[in-house]
Amino acid sequence: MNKPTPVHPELRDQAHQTRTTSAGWMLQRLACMTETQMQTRLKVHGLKMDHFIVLMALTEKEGASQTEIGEGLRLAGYTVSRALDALEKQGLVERKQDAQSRRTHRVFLTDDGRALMPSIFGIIGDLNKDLLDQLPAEDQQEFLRLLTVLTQAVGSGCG
Amino acid sequence: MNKPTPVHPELRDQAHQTRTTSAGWMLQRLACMTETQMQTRLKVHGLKMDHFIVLMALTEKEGASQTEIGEGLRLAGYTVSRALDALEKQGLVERKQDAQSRRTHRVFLTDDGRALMPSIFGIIGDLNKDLLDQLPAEDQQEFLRLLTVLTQAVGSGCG
DNA sequence: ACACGATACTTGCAATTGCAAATATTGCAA
DNA sequence: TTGCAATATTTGCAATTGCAAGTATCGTGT
Repeated sequence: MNKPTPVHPELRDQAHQTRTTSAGWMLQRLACMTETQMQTRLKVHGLKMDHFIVLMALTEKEGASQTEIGEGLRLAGYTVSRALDALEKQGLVERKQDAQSRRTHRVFLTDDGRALMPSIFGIIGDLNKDLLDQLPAEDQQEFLRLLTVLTQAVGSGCG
Repeated sequence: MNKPTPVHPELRDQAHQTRTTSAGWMLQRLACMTETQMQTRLKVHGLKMDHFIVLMALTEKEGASQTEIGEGLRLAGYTVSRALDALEKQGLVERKQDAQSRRTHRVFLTDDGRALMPSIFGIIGDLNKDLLDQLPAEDQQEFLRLLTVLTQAVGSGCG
């Protein structure tokens, strides 16, 4: 006599099903957990997620303009602007005037910034290893392959 | 003669490698894109991500307390509290006093709330289909299997 | 040369979020 | 029974974020 409310088993089961077996939900969960771990590890170096992404972009193309840094990534212009403010204050990057255009900044890693990157790659390597090690060896390559196909298929946006 | 700055090819290549081939980065990108799509579709119904997650939790266990709703999910107590404020204002849920404890609220979907869920499941189904359809048919089950192994392995946290 | 729309970046302000304190209630122990 | 730590939820406030407007510069057409 402890079921006064009529429940709705079909809906309830569908919700449970969705939460435990849908690709999107699982994807969210995995991404959230790896992001949390990344944030924790980055905090040791005084960095936030956005800052880290900007550093990665700059490592890949030193001397990029702020627009170029944000391009194709999930970062709005003002996010890049404010991330650079912080990174400059930490002495990890520097803005220089573009030779051709006075409204464009060319951004470079400082020596300190470059010196920091190996530790960051170390963190990424560790976390990727931790993640993949949850899969049996024979599945790891397969998972990477599927992720690659998907990320290439979904096109640009969100970094 | 257009390379005045000595660059660092090893770091640059490592950054590129990381951005394009690491599991974590690809995971982030996929999750971000599906989340963005979800947000867009939810906005049609006047819902935000948190609200949707709370509705899912309530569908799975009607009459849950606010603490129970947040439990195991990525939602802090105050997030649940404020999400319920909004959902109650929209008439989708209602807080009732618990019979045993005056400090606990039991939360229920209203008829309107229940009526909304099928469309939401429709959205989730669509998006999951869109995602999986980026993979050849023979890989779709495999991807789901790997995701399932991983989400179960990483344990609780983040929903 | 000058006007005007486009581009690159920055910033004010409002909305959102997270932490930490407040409120209300409970259970347990002295 | 009384006081005190624990639990459940709410809320004030500070930090963060996003939008939209602001500043500066550029390029193009006249």
